Amino acid sequence: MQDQIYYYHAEMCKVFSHPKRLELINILRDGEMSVGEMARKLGLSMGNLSQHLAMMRERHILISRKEGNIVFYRIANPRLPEAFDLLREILFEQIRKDAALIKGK
Amino acid sequence: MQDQIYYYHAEMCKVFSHPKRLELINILRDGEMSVGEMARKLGLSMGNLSQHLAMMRERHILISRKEGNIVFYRIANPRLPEAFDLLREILFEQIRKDAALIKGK
DNA sequence: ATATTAATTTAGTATATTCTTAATTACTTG
DNA sequence: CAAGTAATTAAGAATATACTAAATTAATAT
Repeated sequence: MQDQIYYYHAEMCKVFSHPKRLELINILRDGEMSVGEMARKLGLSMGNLSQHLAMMRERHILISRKEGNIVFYRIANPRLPEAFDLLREILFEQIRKDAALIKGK
Repeated sequence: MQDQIYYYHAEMCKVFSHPKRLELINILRDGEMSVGEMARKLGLSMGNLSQHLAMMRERHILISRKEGNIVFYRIANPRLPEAFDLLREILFEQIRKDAALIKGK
């Protein structure tokens, strides 16, 4: 049971474990966007992007909405960008520490 | 350059994308622990655990300290458990939402 | 020195992710 | 309904992760 939670927790975190998916979250921070526009901004093919979107949708990280021919995606949970930022801060702190070490500080 | 940051951000997040590594972070929350004790608690072989520890050490998520024959590991950044908790909260919110949907709420 | 214990590393295999290309679906418009 | 556009899906190949078992390193104790 506790194992189940770790499993789903890990599944969700896989969303963050690819550079383009992180960039995607960052791009959707201010609101929804169509698949076509995301593909242009990220420099990905429609097919490849669609696969990333599908795995993020399956994990309920993104929500899609169809308007005519066009599909818009948005971030499901407004706290997700918080998590993105916190993780990035931890990364920066670590980089700063390493830099200080190299300078012999 | 911006791409580099997304790359390292993703590399760091890979630490969170395995159930046993999440459990490991949780176990180290209250302080350091020897490899042997972690292996027992997690139900992993020494070899396998050592591989997980190595990848977490390389990403500067964990720090090791050797005392005689025994190696102790601890979390490098005290804010890491914060990130762990925030991600888990987001997961729980999502599960609650899904449950409500199923109940026809 | 030899044996023992704790941990890491290596090599090989199995499994999972990712990407590319092509086919398919859904919708719109002439 | 035929053609075009937006997006998804599928199949296959390439790459990356993870696990197992065995070899190796480092320290301790006999």
